[in-house]
Amino acid sequence: MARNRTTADVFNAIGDQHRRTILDTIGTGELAVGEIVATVGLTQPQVSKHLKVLREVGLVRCSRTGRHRHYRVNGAGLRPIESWVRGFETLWNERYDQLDDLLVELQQEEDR
Amino acid sequence: MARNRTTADVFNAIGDQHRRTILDTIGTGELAVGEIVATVGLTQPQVSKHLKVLREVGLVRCSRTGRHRHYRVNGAGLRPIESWVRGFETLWNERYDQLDDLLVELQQEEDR
DNA sequence: ACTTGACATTCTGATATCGGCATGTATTCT
DNA sequence: AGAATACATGCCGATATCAGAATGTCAAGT
Repeated sequence: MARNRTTADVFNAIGDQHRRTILDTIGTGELAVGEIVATVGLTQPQVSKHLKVLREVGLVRCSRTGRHRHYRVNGAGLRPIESWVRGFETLWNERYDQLDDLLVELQQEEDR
Repeated sequence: MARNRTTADVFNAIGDQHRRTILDTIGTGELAVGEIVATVGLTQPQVSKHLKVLREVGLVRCSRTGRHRHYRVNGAGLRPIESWVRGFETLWNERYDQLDDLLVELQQEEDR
């Protein structure tokens, strides 16, 4: 067997830097493809194809008005990622506690 | 030009289902490679290589004891993802009415 | 109807990525 | 020292994935 399919999966969709840039560009608003192209500096087909991937995994929604298509981010699509990452939250909280301890120690070191 | 490099990037590292499984398996504890292999049902070289990727992006740390190597998750490595996703948080909070989205997500989660 | 504008899609080629297998390396045990 | 154990690495082949260029589609303006 060879490599696994990775597209059509939310986790992989945001694995691509360009797709993240596109999502960041759209942000909380709504943008036409042309506007995205102008902003991110990719070719139009490139943007269209990335948008297709994002659409298929449910990370963006599209609405047509005339010959424009406006894309908006579907925040709910990011929930699986957020909840998965959250599962490890305690791990970095513990780290922060340790960092706090360290800072306190350094402070005490200074005070002496 | 062809496709971009995607490995050596935290976002891509978790794009792979197997790597996520490995991280889930290690969880908040510490496991030797052999234990991971036994749990996830992948071959040993496969696991070792995925662990290498995870090491390179800083998502796991390794410590040697005898001929065993124990891996633990470095939660801090997930922070970039968490904070990026958080940037869209307002989007899903406002759209709790769209139950469809959630259902679609769950379906996708199941299909994998 | 013809043209223009805004995107989507298709085809192609390059290559990164993954899995499988074999081999290398270091450590412990006898 | 030799064997066994626990991993890591290297090589290879299959293919998914991306970028680029050309083309297709569909609505709007003239």
